[in-house]
Amino acid sequence: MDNASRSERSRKAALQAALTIISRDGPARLTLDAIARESGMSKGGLTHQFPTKEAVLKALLEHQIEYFGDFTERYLAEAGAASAQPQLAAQIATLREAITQPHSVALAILGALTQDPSLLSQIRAASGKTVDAIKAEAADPQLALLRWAAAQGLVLMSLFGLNPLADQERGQLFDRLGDDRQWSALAESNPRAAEPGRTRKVKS
Amino acid sequence: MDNASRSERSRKAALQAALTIISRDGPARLTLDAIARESGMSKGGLTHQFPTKEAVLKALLEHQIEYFGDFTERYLAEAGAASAQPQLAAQIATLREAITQPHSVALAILGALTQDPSLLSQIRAASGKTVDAIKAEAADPQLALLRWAAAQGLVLMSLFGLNPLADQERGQLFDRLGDDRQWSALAESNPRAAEPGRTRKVKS
DNA sequence: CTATACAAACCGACTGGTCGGTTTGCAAGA
DNA sequence: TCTTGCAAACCGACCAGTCGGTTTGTATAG
Repeated sequence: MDNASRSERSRKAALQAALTIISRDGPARLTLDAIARESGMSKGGLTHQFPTKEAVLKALLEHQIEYFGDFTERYLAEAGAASAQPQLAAQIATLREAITQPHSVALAILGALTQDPSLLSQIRAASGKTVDAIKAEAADPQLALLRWAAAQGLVLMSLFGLNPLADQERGQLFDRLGDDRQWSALAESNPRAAEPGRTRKVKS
Repeated sequence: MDNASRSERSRKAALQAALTIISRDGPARLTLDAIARESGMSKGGLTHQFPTKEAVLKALLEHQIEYFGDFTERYLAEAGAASAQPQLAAQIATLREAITQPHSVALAILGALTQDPSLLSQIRAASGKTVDAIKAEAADPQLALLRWAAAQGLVLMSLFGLNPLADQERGQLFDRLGDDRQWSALAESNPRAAEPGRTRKVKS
């Protein structure tokens, strides 16, 4: 087999094995030996592809970020024009997708978090950009951010096993979150709620 | 000193040390040795009070649940009558409090999660009850749940280091989340959005 | 086409160190 | 004296990362 193909096959196998282990045994059991065992490769071969465990987690995160980034772009291209706030709609749709996936994202996040919290700076940077995009297109930026935060809350609660909501109920909540008409009344009747001087109750 | 007092003092010291370690070094560095070192007691003394590490985490979780449970009750007693939806207002206020605390709750959650995800069933049960309470008092249960989910999202993102929002901006969002008047227009203009047959877009 | 030389992928044993938990000893309260 | 709280040494399991050596692919010269 081709050398490049061998490498890529091994790397893919290692990352898939890592996701399997995290979802099946929890992030605490994600060890280099476990990845080697699960993927069928040797530990030496594994460390040849990923010199440290941190490198494995980094690759895992990048893979997930790329996957959902593509999903967002595809949504914007296909259904973007249908909404007055395409960025917000795309983010809500992407978050909804993340919940149906076999919990891969936040499981990777969780694994990364326990190993090295600094890895999360990638995620923070990415979500910072989406926040800017959402605010830029919104007539009522606060309301848009709150809809986004609600979607994040539903996803994070589910992924961390904290969610007491049934799948159907969560689906209905996502439906409503993504439906611009449901919120237009608020944005129109309270447009200046987003401006300063109105909601300045922050202490000190 | 009295024996019982000595025990309690040691247990408190151990839990406080655990919180210090989690917030300063991350949950991965929460070890029995580290707790013993941080609290000034010996490892033997520590394991005398908490036979296993899981027992430490369990006590940590219970301590936090109790703390925020008290906070919620106090809020209901003091400011409950001021809102049309006191349970929701209390939950939002409590979540806001959790964010200002030195990240204790979810840090404990995080520690527990990496060690033993089954411990989280306590949290899930507790939040199930609050969800029921919020739905029961709301004219528009979906909207109430979404406001609650948004607060959860803001808190979880902050605690896991994913939040790109500044403190001030988050504070304004919480202000608006907790202000019933900001949402009444929506609840009144779209009351039947909470009923079935309107938002049934859930696949299969 | 074959031989040679080098590079990349891979293997598995080993090392230094950490962690959860146990055992032993001792001092103070009951 | 007998129990309780605590200290310190200790144990076995586990883990990330290393290392010497092997196998497989690749390029070049004859």
